[in-house]
Amino acid sequence: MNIKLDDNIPIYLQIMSIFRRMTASGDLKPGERIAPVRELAKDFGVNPNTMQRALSELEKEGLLFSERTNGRFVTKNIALLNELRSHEAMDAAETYWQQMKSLGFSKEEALDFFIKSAAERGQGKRHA
Amino acid sequence: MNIKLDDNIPIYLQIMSIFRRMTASGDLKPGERIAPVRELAKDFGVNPNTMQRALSELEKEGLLFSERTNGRFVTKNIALLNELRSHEAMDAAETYWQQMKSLGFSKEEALDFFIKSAAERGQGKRHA
Amino acid sequence: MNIKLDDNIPIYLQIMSIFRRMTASGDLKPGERIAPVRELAKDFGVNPNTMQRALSELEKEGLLFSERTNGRFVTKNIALLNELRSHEAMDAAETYWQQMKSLGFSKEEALDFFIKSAAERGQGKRHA
Amino acid sequence: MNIKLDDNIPIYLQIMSIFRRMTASGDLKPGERIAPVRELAKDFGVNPNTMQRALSELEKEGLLFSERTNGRFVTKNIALLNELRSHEAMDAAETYWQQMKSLGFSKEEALDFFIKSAAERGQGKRHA
DNA sequence: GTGGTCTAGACCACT
DNA sequence: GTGGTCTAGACCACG
Repeated sequence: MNIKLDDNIPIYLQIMSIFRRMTASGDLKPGERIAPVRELAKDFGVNPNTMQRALSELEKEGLLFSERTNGRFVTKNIALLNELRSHEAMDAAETYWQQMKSLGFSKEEALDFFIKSAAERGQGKRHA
Repeated sequence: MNIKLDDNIPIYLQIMSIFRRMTASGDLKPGERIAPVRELAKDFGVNPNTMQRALSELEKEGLLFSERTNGRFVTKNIALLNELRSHEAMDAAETYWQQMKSLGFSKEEALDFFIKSAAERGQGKRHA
Repeated sequence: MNIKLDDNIPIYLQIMSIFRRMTASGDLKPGERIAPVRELAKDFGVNPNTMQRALSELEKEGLLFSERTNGRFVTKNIALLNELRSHEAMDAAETYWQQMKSLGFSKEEALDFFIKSAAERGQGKRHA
Repeated sequence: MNIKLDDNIPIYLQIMSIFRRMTASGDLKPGERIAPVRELAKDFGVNPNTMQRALSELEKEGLLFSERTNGRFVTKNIALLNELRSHEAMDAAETYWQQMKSLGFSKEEALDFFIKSAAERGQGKRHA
């Protein structure tokens, strides 16, 4: 696993994001068993407690469930999985819209910026 | 000024947002002199230190400049103003697009989510 | 035997519950011989150690007794059976009453909540 | 504050219970500021991390909210407060009813046990 | 001084 | 060896 932990936002939140993405993209399949906490902690280069926190928060969200002495698994509830995905998407969309509004842009302008951004990213990279 | 300071996000960032929006919308015009820190602090009901920080970060961005004994002003550089606005917008758009991609959505789906979100917010509130 | 083992509460406790209920309801009669540990373990789909633990705890309670080379039996002491049942029931009732008091509810309100709860459960499910 | 931390159940859950009870009973009033984490930790004789966990979970429930550099407060949302109280009560009632069912008792018998228990507790103490 | 996050290292119950 | 909890002590951003 190649993992880069970034900047200012709490590690456990970043880890949660990564796992959400991995289920959304199918890298983690419903019902699949994930590696033990301690091992994941090593892989990510974080303290086991931090990993534990990330995973147990994901458990509260319903994305994972654990069998105490047996391991931790991705939920089999596909409906929930999709719901979570949509929820995340709505949140992102709303955040974007709020930001654009607070910059004084209209809905149409916000659309333009998005389209432009998606187009650029589709081809090359913007930043190093 | 009616201001509501919300919860968990740093006050100085919220204030910066407000100023950005005010220049974007024209409430603050290029070259206009803004009130002294202490007064603004009182208006916003925040600690002068907090207001000071917000303003000096906006100076770093170039949105404001100060003449030492004379006060603080909105930049006269309209090109810069627009550039800042666009830059923020592009960042927001890109962040949004990244999030959607990492959730496994296509550009079209991302557009749909945005449109839906903007429509809802136009009418009522989503969260309590 | 159709058995669903639920999530977060220790398996051996769940098994103990099941046996208690079976004696209370008459599915297991006083003096009746129960199946050997290994067989029960297979029936329940659990590790023999776990079954062993459940049964030996029930022995400590007096619900079961074993004759070393002969097998394991439900106690013939009906008085004891009833006493155990009542004891458990009183404990549960007391716990419930303590909780309601600590939430600031009266005896009557506690009754109402119980009645409502029992009624609901008679029909459908509350949780997913 | 006289606090007894009991047996086998996680400390942070016990602390959460105590706070829920204190709001339900009115010992903590809506909007009231509570002591800082470190101080509460000392009062309860637990590690600050443990107290932090308890409080932040209560925050997720909505019972508390925090202003990052200012302190932590009981929610002002009285409706929510009542809802939480009812929710707790329903949970307790349901648990009680489940236990009684698993012991093979009828609804009426469960009622009797409860009434008896509440009556006893109304006068003296059962245990030392 | 406030809440929040993190590491390090330990112990526990359960299988 | 699994998940879960806890302590001890540290550092950070914010006001």
